Order: sequence, then C-alpha cells, then structure tokens
Amino acid sequence: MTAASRPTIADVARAAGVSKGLVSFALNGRPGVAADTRARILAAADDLGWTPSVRARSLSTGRSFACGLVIGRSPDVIAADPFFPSFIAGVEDEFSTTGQVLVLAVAAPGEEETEVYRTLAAGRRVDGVILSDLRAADDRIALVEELGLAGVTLGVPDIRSPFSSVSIDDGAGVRAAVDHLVSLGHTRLAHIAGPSWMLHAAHRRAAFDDAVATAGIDAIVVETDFSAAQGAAATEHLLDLDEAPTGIVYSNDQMAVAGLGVAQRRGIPVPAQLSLTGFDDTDIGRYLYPALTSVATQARLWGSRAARSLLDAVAGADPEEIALPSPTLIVRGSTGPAPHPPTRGSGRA
Amino acid sequence: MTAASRPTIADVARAAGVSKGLVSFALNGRPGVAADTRARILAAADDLGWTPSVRARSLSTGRSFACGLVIGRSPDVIAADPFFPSFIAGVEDEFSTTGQVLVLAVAAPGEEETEVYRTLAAGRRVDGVILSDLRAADDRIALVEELGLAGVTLGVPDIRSPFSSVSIDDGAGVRAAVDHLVSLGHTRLAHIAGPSWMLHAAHRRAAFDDAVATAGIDAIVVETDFSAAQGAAATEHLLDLDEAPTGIVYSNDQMAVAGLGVAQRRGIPVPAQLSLTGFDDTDIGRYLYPALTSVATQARLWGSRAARSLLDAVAGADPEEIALPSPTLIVRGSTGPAPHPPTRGSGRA
DNA sequence: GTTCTCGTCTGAACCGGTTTAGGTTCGAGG
DNA sequence: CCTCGAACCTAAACCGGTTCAGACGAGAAC
Repeated sequence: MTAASRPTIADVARAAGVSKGLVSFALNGRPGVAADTRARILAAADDLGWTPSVRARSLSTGRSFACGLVIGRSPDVIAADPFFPSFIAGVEDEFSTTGQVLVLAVAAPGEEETEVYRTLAAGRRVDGVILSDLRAADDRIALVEELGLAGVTLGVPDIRSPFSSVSIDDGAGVRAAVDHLVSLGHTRLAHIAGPSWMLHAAHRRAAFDDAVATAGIDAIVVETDFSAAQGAAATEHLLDLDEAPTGIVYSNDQMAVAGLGVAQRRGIPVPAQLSLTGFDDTDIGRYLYPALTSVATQARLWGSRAARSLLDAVAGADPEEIALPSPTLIVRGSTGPAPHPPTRGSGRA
Repeated sequence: MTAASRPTIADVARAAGVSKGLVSFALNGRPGVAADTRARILAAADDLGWTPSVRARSLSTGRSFACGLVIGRSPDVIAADPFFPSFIAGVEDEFSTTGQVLVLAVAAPGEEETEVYRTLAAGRRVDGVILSDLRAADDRIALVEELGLAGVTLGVPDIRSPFSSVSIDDGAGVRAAVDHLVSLGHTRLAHIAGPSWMLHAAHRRAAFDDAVATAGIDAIVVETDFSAAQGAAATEHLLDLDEAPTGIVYSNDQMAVAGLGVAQRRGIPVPAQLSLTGFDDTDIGRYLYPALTSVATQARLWGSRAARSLLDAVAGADPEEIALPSPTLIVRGSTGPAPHPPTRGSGRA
C-alpha cells in the first residue's frame, strides 16, 4: 500500500517462479539458462519495471561503475579554458552508453589534490581516474597506482607509467603556427608558453624552439601560468623589447586574447605590425577583431577516447598508447605578412 | 602475504575484541558505547588503517553520498561559459568537507537530458540533483520529484516546486548596467538577450525592459541563444538600424566580446560611439581593449550555497528560498559617455 | 539397466556496512 | 537480600545484488 519500494531481484524471481541466482544469470545474459526460462525472467523484470541497484551491484562486484576526473587547477584558470567542457562532453559520449558515471572534483595541485585522490580511492568511489594536465615527473601516476586505481593519462608521461595514454601532438600545432608565420616573412618570433612543469606546455615550447631553429630565425620565449593576466604581462614585456617580435605564438587562446588587447591598447595594428596565434581554437577567438588564428584540437574526441581507454583498463586490458589526429592550424585575421622592417641602415619602403 | 585487502569493520571488531555492531556505533559517534571501549575501537580502526566502504554504507543506508549536476546545454555553449567551472568549484567547497561527491553529466535539453535524470535515479546513483539554467515551466522539476530525488533549483521557478532555491538577482545587475549607461547620457539602448525560455535570460530581459521604461528611453531587444555567433549577428543587426543604439547591454560576456569584435570590424570606436556591457565578468573581458564593463556574479558562492541547501534537503530539511547578494556592475573601458548625436536637424557639435 | 554427462536450476554464502531485538552486568532502591 | 532499570554489548537480520557448490532430471553411452 504505502509507496511500493522499487522491485528487487527477489521480486522478479518470485514473479518468474525461479531463484534469485538464476534471475541474476538471466539478466546478465550468462549461459546456463534455458531460453524460455530466460524469456520468462526478462518479461517478469520488464513487467515489474525492475532496474538494477548500482549500489548493491557495486558491493558485490567490487566495482563502482564510476570514474573520476580531478581537475588540478585553480578555478580562475579553469574558468576561461574551454577545454574541459568539451572534453567532458566527450567522456560522457562514452560513459553514458556503458552505464558509467563521471565523478568530477576540482582541486589546486598539491596537498589538497592528493587528498582528493586518496579520498576517492579510500571510499572506493571510482574504478579509475583520468589524469589531465600531465606534469613533469608527475607524482600522481605513482599515487594512483599505489591506490590501486585504474588510470589513463592525457599525453605520454615523461616517466614510467603503468597506464594507457591518449595523446595529441601539440607540437605539430605549434610547428604549423611557426611555419605559417615564417612563410609570411616573419623573422623575429616569440612564444608565450605555459608553465614548464606542465608537460603539454613544455612540449609546445620544445616544438617552438625546434621550429624556429629549423627556420633559422630569432626567437624568444616567455613562461607564464597560462592565465590571461600573465599572458598580457608577457606581451607587454615582449613589446617593450628593443627588437620586439613581429609574431607571437601563444600557448593558449586566452593569453592570445589578452595579448591582442595589449597590442590594441598600445595602438599596434594587428596583423599589420604584429601577428598573433592562439592555441585551442576557442569559439570566442573567431569573433574577435581581428579573428584569432589558432590551433584547433579535438577535445571532445580526446574525451571519448580517454574514457574508452580507461574503461578498457578497468576491465583489465593491457595499457596502450593512443595518438589522436594532429591538431590543425586555423588561419584567421590575426596573422599577416611581416611588416616591412624600419630597420636601421636599410631604408627600404 | 598476498595483497592484504583493505580492512573491514569485522577486522576492526576482532582487533578491538568487540562485535561488528558496536564498532559501527563507535565509529559513527553514537551513544551507548563506553568511553574506553570507544577509544579502543577507534585506536584499532586507526591502527588497521580502516576506512569505510562507501559502497557498503550506501547499500545499507539507502543513500548514495553523491549528488548530480546535469548541464543541459550543448557543449559549444558551455565551453565559453565560465560560470560552471566556478560554480562547480563552489559545490566542491561544500561537498569535499562532507564526503559527498559530485556526479557530472552533460546533455542537450530534451529527450537525452530526461534520460540522464532517469538513469541517475534508476541506479540510485545520486541522492539529489542541482537544477541549473532553470527554464520556463521547467518539466525537470516534476521529473525529479517523481523520481524521488532531492533537488535544489538555481533561481526561483515560475511554477510550484517542492525544492529549495538559491537565487541571485540578475535583474539588479541589468538595472545597474542600464542605469550606468543612462547616467552617461545614453538615450538609445539595446539588450541582446538569451533565449526567453531560460528563466534567468527572461529575468534579465524583464529587468532591462523595466529599467529603460523607468528611465523613459528608447530601447530594443534582440533574442539569441547565448552563443557568440548569435551575439555577433544580433549586434550586426542593431548596428544596421537607422537609429542604431549607442549602448548595448548583453546578457552574457561571450556575446559582448563578439559584439565588440563586430564594432571594431566596422570601425566603430568603443566606447566613443558605442558602449557595451557584458554579464558574468569573465576573466577575459578584463584583458580586452577596451576592457569590458560587466556584471559580476558570485558563481562560486552560488555553488557552495546550492550544495549546502541540497545536502540539507537530502537530510530531510524543509525547502527554503535563499537569496544571494546582488551582483555588482564592474565598470571598465567599454562604456563611456553617449556620443554627441549627429542627428538630422540639430547640428550641435 | 546402470552410469556418466550435460544442461538447468536451487540454496546459501558473500560483499561491508547499519540497525534492532535482546542478553549481561552492575548499582541503586526497597 | 531481592528487584529493577540503565548502561553496555552481542548476535543476527538486512540492504540487493553476484557467485559457487551441488541437486536434479534427462538423454547418451556402455
């Protein structure tokens, strides 16, 4: 009479006239159940509107059917980064079809972050975790291994790792940006990099160094924390230089946007006097004036691949290294031919 | 020898020389346990490094110790919106101290979204959900109630709701923006609104209508889907008008940024000929040129309050209506005095 | 006809907690 | 000295699934 609580497997068993155990077998599609009995059980379950209790299943199988993503950044830096929403959408693409659930946590790197992993593992709330923003000699890898969780890293770690990795070749994007600028005649370039302890920031920087060396041109690199504030500051610094660069390759879009703001404030025409490229191909970059030339990564695809790889790992598959298609440079208005240099001595127009 | 699996409450009981039940009582700080026994049990638990299994606890208590947030937007629109990361950080502030966990899902409104709620409830994976981006006659309210989940709405619903709400007075922010522009002498304003089926977009629009009516000035409203693309298109439309507005109040920052791009592309000086205000006070807005005048909401605070309210509801508290501090207008360079009108007839400088 | 095997199904243990009914012990009150 | 109640504790049921040892029956092999 009172709120009939949801049917359990025992109710289904009673309705079908079989034992609990057999119901479990039938519902999980395991062999050893006569075809007609199976049909009868499924019909009974359907009739009663039975639905498995993940809680009970978790307890008896020892799996959580949930995976975690701990975003190790300060909220300010995340806020402006379009990567995670797209990435998470990709993860969902995969999880939703397999009954998994995504547990999200936000914690600044350090103590607090470690604590989050420990808590997640202690309560056995997740079966595995996605390690994003891989760091140099990332101690989370050993931590997650020690905690007995499955894992997948976004990018190939620089240390031994028992986990699968899913990577995108950031370097190709940066090289494309540099080549683009070089082909436009730029000879003094700069790179505004992310923090070198972040592996992908380091990769982008290395690719930049490599590309400019190959092209045989001058270059300077400034390191930042990826924030708009430091992106702006770094740009100011570069523009104050005696021989200011004529092209700046930013390690993310939000710094590029801030850099564009700095240039405009100084009255430096973009791209006539200064070309800028971003990284991530944020939607907003497309609507700025001039629109931002940027490197487009496929965050959503990355998310779904990482999710799948993690589920494979939870299921006991061997680690694998997955490489995603290289990012592509989207050329827009913020890059253009190098300005005619008003260099001393050579007074050419 | 072999991987000693984690200690259970039975191990603790054995070590302390008491029964399982008493251990449970002691660990949960319930009365009826002698002080020294309690101490002995706690010491034993500590010794063994015991940690509760949330799975087992879930099964026996019927609670999940997890809450859900289903973001009902298309990934593109989320990506550029800084609200959720900050909001989620706030939710975490509250959850992390109480051992709760946040389950995040992303689904475009409609079928798919409903399915996500049903799935979450069917598996009893969450105890409650946060309903964000409240809609007109939001059917999620009845759905969540029917599913037997606790809930909290972000904003006061326009229909009967059994849930607590946590709201911020968007209208105050929009009014502040309008008043600011009016005080600068603007007499033709426009509002680029979000979709009217989103309650907060509707509120902002209503506040705009109200504020311009009070000021007794001309105004026009264009509705969009909150995306940068439509923000840009709406701006183009307004600037094409015979009597183009001299001030535009955008319903979010990303449209304002796109609008600024449009103005710059047309060579319309901002703020000399056109003033713009955003909403959300995105970090990026601060670094544009000119920097964006915007309405700052406290997303993180909102998150922690909503989380707390939801936990109260899960614990059985009566619904409450919480009002957050009004947002404040942050004035920056994108707004300025109204241009001297080169109107026909009155040739005043 | 007996034995073996296979497929089908049952019953019970188990996962790791919580909760409740009831049993001891002890001191106070009569 | 006996009775009674409070304080403390135990044992067992319970949450809702999974899993495994073994019961049972039927057909095949001998």
